[in-house]
Amino acid sequence: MTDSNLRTYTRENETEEETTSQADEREQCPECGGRVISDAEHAETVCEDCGLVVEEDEIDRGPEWRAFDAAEKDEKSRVGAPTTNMMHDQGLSTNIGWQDKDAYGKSLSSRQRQKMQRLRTWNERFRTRDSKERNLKQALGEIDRMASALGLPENVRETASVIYRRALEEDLLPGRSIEGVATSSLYAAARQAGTPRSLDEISAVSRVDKMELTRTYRYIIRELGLEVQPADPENYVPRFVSDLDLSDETERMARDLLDSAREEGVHSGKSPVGLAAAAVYAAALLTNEKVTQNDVSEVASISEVTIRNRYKELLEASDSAAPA
DNA sequence: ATGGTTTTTACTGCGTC
DNA sequence: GACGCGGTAAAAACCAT
Repeated sequence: MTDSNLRTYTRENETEEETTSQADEREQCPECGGRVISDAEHAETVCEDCGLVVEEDEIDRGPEWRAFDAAEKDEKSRVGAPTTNMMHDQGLSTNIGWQDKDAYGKSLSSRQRQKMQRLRTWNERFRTRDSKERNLKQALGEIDRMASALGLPENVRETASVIYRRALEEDLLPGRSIEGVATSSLYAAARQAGTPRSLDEISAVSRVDKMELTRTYRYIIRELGLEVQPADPENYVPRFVSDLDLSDETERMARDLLDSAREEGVHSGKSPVGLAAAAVYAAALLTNEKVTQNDVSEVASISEVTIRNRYKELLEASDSAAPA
């Protein structure tokens, strides 16, 4: 059991950092007051004396798989910060702390402090050394800003970062703005993650206009060979529903509408956003909740006319599919 | 560039509160 | 009278060719 060492190591670290009250509860067996030990292999914490299982089904924070030799152990253990594509160096470069403390937490002498200050300066210069790195750094900041403005989750930012990184690798940047490519990456990532934002929404928070965005987006998709299937209208539904404070019932209804519409072949060629907006409106009508076409058109940034046209088709389709 | 399709803009009439 | 809604025609935008 070579990896049991690792487990106890991480465990000890954790308990040290935990607040005292929690640690105390774990240390003693509630039955006999004896010492408890954690048995990581069975994901249990048991009392050494009476054998009572204090806690079970714990999360194993140890290495992912069994390791058969030292090299594998290095590879598979979960020690170290996770790498992330959201930082331009994937979080792998050296960071020099800002608190002038040594490894034991003692303050540094003023000579040492000056030295560390110089090191910090240089380290920072090296980290963002060449143009590509600086480029990336700016783009990722931009992606992050837009993603939070649009309320997109972290995994989308990750994907966007990966896409941008690839675009950079393939020398797709020259002749295109960093902004444009960053925005396109985010747009593509959002769609791939099934949480699409419309071009309108994206360009609202981006510094590039819609035309440039669509141009670069197409280019990126083509050059990178990214598979982005047409957005599914259903993906827009939850957001519209919550923006309009409608019920779950309505949301379910809207999905049903879209499903039967798909079977009738109404979808093809129509804008997914329009379809989604219409479905939400129609569903609200059917569940007797009050929303105006105008309300829906605003949150969906689609014209009322389109909603009207679509929702008629939607209702027709659902009638012929499942006559109620 | 062009033609076909979809979306938008703008306007009008109808019914209701 | 304001508002929500439905319809229409013409303009604009979009897409594949």
